[in-house]
Amino acid sequence: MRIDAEQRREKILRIIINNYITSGSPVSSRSICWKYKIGLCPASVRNVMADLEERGLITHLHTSAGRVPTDKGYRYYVDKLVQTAGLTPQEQSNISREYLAKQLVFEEVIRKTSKVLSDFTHYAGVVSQPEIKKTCFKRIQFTLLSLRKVCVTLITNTGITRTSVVNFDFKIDQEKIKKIQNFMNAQLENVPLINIKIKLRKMMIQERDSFFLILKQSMELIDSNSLIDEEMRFYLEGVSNFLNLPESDNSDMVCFLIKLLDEKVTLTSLIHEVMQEDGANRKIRVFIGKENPHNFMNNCAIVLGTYEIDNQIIGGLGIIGPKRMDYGKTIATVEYVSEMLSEALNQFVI
Amino acid sequence: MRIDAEQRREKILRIIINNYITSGSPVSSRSICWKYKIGLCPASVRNVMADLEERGLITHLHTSAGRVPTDKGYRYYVDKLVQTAGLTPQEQSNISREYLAKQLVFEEVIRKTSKVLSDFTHYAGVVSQPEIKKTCFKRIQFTLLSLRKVCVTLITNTGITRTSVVNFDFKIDQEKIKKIQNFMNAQLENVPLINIKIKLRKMMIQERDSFFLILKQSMELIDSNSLIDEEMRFYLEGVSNFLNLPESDNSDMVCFLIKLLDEKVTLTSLIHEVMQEDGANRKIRVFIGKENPHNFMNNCAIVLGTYEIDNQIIGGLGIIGPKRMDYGKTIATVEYVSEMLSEALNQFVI
DNA sequence: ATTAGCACTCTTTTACCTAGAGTGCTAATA
DNA sequence: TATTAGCACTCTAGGTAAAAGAGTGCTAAT
Repeated sequence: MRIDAEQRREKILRIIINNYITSGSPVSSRSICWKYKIGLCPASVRNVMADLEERGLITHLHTSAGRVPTDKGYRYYVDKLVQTAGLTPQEQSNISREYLAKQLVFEEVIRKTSKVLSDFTHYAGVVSQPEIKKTCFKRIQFTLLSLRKVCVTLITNTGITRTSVVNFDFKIDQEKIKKIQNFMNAQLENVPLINIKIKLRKMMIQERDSFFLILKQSMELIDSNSLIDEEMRFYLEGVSNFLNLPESDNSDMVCFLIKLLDEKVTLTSLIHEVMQEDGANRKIRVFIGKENPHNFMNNCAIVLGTYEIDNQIIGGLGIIGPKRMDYGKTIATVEYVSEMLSEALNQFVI
Repeated sequence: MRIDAEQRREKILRIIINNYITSGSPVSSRSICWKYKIGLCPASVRNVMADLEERGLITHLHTSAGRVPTDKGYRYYVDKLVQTAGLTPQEQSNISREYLAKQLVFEEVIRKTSKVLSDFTHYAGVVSQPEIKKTCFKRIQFTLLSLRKVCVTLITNTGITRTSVVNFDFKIDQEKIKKIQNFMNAQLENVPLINIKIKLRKMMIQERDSFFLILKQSMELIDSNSLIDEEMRFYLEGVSNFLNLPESDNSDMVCFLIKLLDEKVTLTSLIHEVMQEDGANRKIRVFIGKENPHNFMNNCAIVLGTYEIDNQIIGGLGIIGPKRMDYGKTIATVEYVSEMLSEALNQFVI
């Protein structure tokens, strides 16, 4: 009997949430009895509903309104009830087709992924820039352009590159350039960029006599905000998907997303956390409403995963949508896209 | 007497528009007489208003509403009535301060400019990527990374660079790389990128025997979508400025801007047109409501200018705001920022 | 040429009513 | 004991009506 009651609760909770997810309007006891052939009358369903409400899984907006899932209800649903069917072969091939063409530029693959996520889920797709700090120094290339101008290209083991034209404070020549370039390449190959600062300091002290100045400025360059220390940015696409929804929370969502675009901090830190937690086993994480550690986006759900190059997690990706979303499909999509992206990026590994 | 009537019309039109710009609500004849000491009673003002309405400069929403400027009215205002006071020294220094620090990366300067525009006007700031096609080939640098992997860096006369890790279809060695690099640099220096395709074709035919294959792929590389043919993109910031406005057309604006973010085509082509028209004399252009050649943004005004490197116009910048904006200040700001940006970018010129 | 006065129009606000939806509770039922 | 039928209750949504307010347009007076 206990088990029966438990099963019945789960059954009805699933029906309520499934129903709400597709219809968007509160679910009444009667509609459940009409649409689904459960051997119960509305009054019995109401009893179960009252039960579920006491447990905090569903709620009322007012007395005469149907039931709506709470954040806790969604959580329960995502953890235990949702049927993670995975993607159909058709869907999989639709997605992987986007990654078949040979990509020439690293950033394009990342950017495209946000579009793919948004197109295939119809929510807003988001992909963080890869964290360059987690990669290793591979090669630096100085190209003399004029007396004081040098083009510097930094190449990492993952194929991420940074190029910049730099004005040096003093005159330089081809020979000097060559020397310092060879020296740095010899000394720094495979050093994680996160340690490069310390390593460069040491080099500077050791080589004080030979080419102190140029080393100093090279260090500043590599170490500067622009070449390594990039603030985490992300691509966000598909916000317009929300404009068409006839929902009420629509405008809230849009406001939130716009703020996100202007101040990228909040989402960035969330992605960071997912990346850190997500140790060996890459898993998709779902944040529903107020669940997330930061105090924003109470009206939406976020599905986040990570992507990796060379078995190293270097970025996050996912979607932002309404709480009432097709969790099963969405989670499967984010998971699959994260695999595709990781695979696509590995072609750049040196 | 004719002149007097004309002057009076202009005076009242200016008052109406100024008033509407600051208040956001329709302007009544009585409020004009109360707030401004014109020697006229409401009834007389109404006569003038009827006159202005007949000329299509202002309009009614309904019988008992005050007057509101039409697009034509705004146009008249911008062309003849607005007081282009320019920026105060204080404002100028506030803006130029943002450009004082030495910038290391080209793209950062561009991106920052959209932020500057949005911060100083409180509207949405937009800056197009520089058109790389309008620049000239300066140098290409191949760096051998492994048997088939090469890092290619393209450097233009403006300091814009493109870097990519490329997988070649065949084995290559340092010597080959060096050869082709020297060859290309010798042949292509100062060739406008827009002509590079043709030039490369010719080279390929001439050098068919020596290094046909590598030339072919290099050509594909340079000529490919990723390295040169970038679709015009733009940075858009400050959309959240519109969320705070208590206006009615607010939501329209936001919808429009979001669509803009997702499908960048429309604005891009508008910017292009401005860049083309804007021959020798760089001028700020204002598009009010339906004025712009494309059929969008009937509810906002766009103020667009251009920026240049080496006396060549290579990009556009401006703001998108409500039609009721402070045109004088905004135009002056866009003008000043466009100068600052052009100046800042010139430090990258080789 | 300007102004005062007034009728007219249209919007906005408020109040009120009704129909409908859905629940919670209680008593009856299997 | 678990389920159901029935009913009272609550709250929303939608519609109507009336009143208030804002502004104009017109006309007659200055």
